[in-house]
Amino acid sequence: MLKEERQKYILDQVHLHHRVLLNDLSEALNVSIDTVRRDVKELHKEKKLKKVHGGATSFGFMTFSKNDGNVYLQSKKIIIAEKAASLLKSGQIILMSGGTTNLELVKVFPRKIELTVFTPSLHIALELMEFPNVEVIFLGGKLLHEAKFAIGGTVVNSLSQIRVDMLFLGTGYLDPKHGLTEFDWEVVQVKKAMIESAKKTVILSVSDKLHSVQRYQTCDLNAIDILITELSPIDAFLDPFREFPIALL
Amino acid sequence: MLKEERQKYILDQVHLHHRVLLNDLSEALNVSIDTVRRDVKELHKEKKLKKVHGGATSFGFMTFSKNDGNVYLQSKKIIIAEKAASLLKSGQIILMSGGTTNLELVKVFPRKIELTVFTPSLHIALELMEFPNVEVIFLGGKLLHEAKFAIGGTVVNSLSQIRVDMLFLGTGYLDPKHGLTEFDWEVVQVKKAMIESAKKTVILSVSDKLHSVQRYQTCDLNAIDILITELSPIDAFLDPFREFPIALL
DNA sequence: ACTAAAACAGCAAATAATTGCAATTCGAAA
DNA sequence: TTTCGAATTGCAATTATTTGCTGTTTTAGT
Repeated sequence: MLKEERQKYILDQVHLHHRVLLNDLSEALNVSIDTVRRDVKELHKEKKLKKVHGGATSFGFMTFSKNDGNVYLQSKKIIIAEKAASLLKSGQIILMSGGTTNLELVKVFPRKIELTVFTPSLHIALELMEFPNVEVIFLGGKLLHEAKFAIGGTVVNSLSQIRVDMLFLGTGYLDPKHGLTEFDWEVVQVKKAMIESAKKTVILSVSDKLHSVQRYQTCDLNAIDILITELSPIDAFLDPFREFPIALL
Repeated sequence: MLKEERQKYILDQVHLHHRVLLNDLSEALNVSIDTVRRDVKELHKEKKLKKVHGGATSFGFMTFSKNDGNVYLQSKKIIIAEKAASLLKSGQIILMSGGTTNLELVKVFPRKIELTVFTPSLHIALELMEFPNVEVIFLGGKLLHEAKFAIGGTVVNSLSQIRVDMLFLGTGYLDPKHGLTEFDWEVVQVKKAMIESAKKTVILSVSDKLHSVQRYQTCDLNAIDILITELSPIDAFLDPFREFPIALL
């Protein structure tokens, strides 16, 4: 493996997780810990990351910005958000799950057109409070501490009573064979109900999450109407998805 | 775990709750108290937080002295919060309205005892996400943009289906003659339902809001069980409230 | 002033970083 | 293709950090 590749991998890991351990890198890259150490030292000198005792962190790790400082991933999400925002039309009733990509979408919401948004996500709801033109209805229930997301019968029940124009699903992993998958079973239940309530289902996903599978299935690809990634719709990476009735955006 | 991660966690906690105890940090981070102490010492040197006996606080945190009559509003709210927190017992089911005083209460929530909290306030819910020992159920509904508070039939309806041990009402104006009053009619409806659902109603109010009246009445003073202010319970300012069956704290 | 809790200082074990050196790889010139 | 030299890599010995523990001193709240 080339040194360049190694260093790119290290940088990617740092950007993705904000911190890495030298031990993990050494194991993942199949090189001695000394080599990794030297790489990190070098990248530190080039100000590409911050070397710390036992590992490395991204710059901005110790700052308290809501966005995760991962420029690569972040910009992908913004591209996706812009595309998704173009689907919004005045008067629509929207349903939004949680996830950072959806949060990015909210940030680029139009300030002119009137919308109604249902959501079980604390973060989404809070962000939407900034928009006087958006009526926000929170789907209440027991909250998951990590995801800040309401789950359980109350949410599913509320969902069964509404019918929305469009659903933006922001998290989850997508695979041609296994469809949309999650690791939390409770969240899957809520998302299933969401899909039931929506006329159109839109998936927002960075390409990293394509061709990945998690434990529980939310739905198969036939249930999805529009798939938005940061890639151009003609990208070959998306080919396996073309055999389904999905609009690529 | 990296030292940097630990320190970031400490800083996050300090910024979120204004203050932290070394013991809590030590337990949460699974390191000895000495390590936490050293971390805090270091962060203190870097002026990232303020080290105090037994813990740390953020810099913006107003300290107050007992003999100094000029007490800041924030400090008043913290005094109230401490008193209110002393009422909490393990296993209780709590109902909390919104308001900055209630938010202050959440920040000093005990980290040991198990609680269940119902709330229609985004801020309260979000803050409670930090407490693994607290189960949080959000009372969903249409959200008020300013107050970040859920109102409407859904909330009232949900409230009619629950019975809680204690209600902490954090906002509103209190007057011996006119009782508890608000300026938002929708909020009044929710608070009325809250009082109905609670075995005990506790009002958290800075003294500034006593002897003040707003447009709509939530309840009269007979509905209130405990009134907590930053004042000593024997303060003459509270005398007019003594003719009601209210415990002053 | 007294007491319990917290802070501190010093020590030792564990872990990480650095340095020097030898073995290997890689690339350009003969 | 071969060969030389520079760069890269792994290893071992040394040095530096980090961390938990000890006993002692200091502090805060009665």
